[in-house]
Amino acid sequence: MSKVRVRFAPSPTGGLHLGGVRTALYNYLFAKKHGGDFVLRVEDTDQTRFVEGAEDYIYDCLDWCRIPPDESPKHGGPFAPYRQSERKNSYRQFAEQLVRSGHAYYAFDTSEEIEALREKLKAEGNDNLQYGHQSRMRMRNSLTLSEEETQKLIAQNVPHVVRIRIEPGQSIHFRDLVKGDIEMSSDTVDDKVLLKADGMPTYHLAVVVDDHAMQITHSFRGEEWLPSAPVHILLYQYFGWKNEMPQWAHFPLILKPDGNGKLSKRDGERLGFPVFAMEWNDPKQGLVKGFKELGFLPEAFINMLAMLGWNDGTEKETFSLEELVNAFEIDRVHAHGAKFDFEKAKWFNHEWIKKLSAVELMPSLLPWFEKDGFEIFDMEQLEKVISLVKDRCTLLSDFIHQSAYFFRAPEVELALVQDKWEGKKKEFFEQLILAWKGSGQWDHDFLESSFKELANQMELKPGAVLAPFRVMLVGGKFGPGVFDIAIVIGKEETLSRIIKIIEQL
RNA sequence: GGCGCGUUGGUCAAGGGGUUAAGACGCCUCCCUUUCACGGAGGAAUCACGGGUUCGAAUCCCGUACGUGCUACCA
Repeated sequence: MSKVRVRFAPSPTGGLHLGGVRTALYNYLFAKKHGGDFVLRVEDTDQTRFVEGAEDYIYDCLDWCRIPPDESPKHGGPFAPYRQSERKNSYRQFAEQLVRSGHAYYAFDTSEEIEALREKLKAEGNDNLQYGHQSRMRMRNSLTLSEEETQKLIAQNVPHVVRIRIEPGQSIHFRDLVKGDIEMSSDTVDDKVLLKADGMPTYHLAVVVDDHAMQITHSFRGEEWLPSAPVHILLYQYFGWKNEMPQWAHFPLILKPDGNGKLSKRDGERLGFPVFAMEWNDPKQGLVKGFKELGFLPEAFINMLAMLGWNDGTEKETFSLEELVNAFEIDRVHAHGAKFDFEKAKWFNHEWIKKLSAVELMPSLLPWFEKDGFEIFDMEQLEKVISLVKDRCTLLSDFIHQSAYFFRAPEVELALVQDKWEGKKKEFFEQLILAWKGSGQWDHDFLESSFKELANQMELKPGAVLAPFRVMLVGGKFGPGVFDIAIVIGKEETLSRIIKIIEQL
């Protein structure tokens, strides 16, 4: 195993949510840091929950986040196919290999029979209600049935599964790159189903067989998998692949902001923030907006996600993808979960908007302007607008409100101008129009000095006329310096906006 | 219930025997700005609890509590 190969295996059953993207990101960072491959395998065994279009959606999300896989069903690679359903054939053979070596067995129990077993065990006062070493000899399987009977049932196509046979009394020890040394007893590990009645493998069989086949060197996933790690480790042993077992890492969970539990897809709607990277058409919830649609930059989204469970030990908080690849160390990934904080997420976006130049922001911004029907004919002007306004935008959507008045005259609420209005002020603006109209200059110094001089001449405080001037141009009390705005929208437009208002007063 | 993992301000966190226990988000105050932001200065707020070990514990050990995950022919 000369090269690092990590694989990310989302189940295409529901949108790619925060936890999923973060797992992908950490896998990607680790792979790239070590010059390895980032493999995407699609786990589509659960037919009933498979959602149409989900697989493409995952590619789109990863693309938007700039973490595209090197190998995948879409991009191919040396160990294709990467879609679990297309690998179906090999799983049965591996399961049967285990049966022959005595590490697995056929089980013919129906779900009702298993349910009855649990009831019985419970009634007997057992703590352990699992189908395992304590109970398997009471069930209908190839351990209790004779060889003949077993073969007969199989020949008759009686539905059956293959279960792993785990012997009690063993200590399973392994080193987790995030959690450290972990030791578990095989006593509490149940005889998990490896091959389902429909012939498809469960996750347990599939990860082990596929990871081995694909020469995966590092197996990273969410913490929810930690309790089943012993099954996977035992499987590597039973297959005789112990020396090729990947290194494990289990990432902490992303928790709900208001406590109680891991962040779920429903929390987004309930708490008013996105949980998906991109818009997702959920069969149950309908169309759910993602971070992208809410106005997040991919740079900020990735940055925020990376910091939710890892930091480099310095005070640095804003990282580009490239910087993340360089700085990422898996042993600095936290062992405990983090509550998601939408305010902090927005802060990251704000930081990235400030950090990126107007030109860099342009591609992400253009669709927003187009959507709102801005007529942008002058890219140079647009660039000026963006630089003037970007520091006051937290989300991309804020740019609409913050820059609309550059492209079309605002709707001015007269009351805002009329506040402390007097005839002298009207006179001021009339004179201002004349002065500016007759001048050939239109730069910041000229505008500011002529404006202030005139105010002083008329014994008005500049501030007293600056405020209404702003409202005339902007439509509200916000935005960059008024003279900067006037320069960008131009002389003609500036004068016309003033005239339009003072005529109404 | 059983088993696993975890626990530093409201949140994200640095820190791994001696620190005035960093920093960030959010909140508050002030400065800058005749707007709103940006920026700058400052403030309130923390080592879950109980026992050990030690001259000394946020740091090591043990318990407890709490949180969280798993306990499916889901992943």
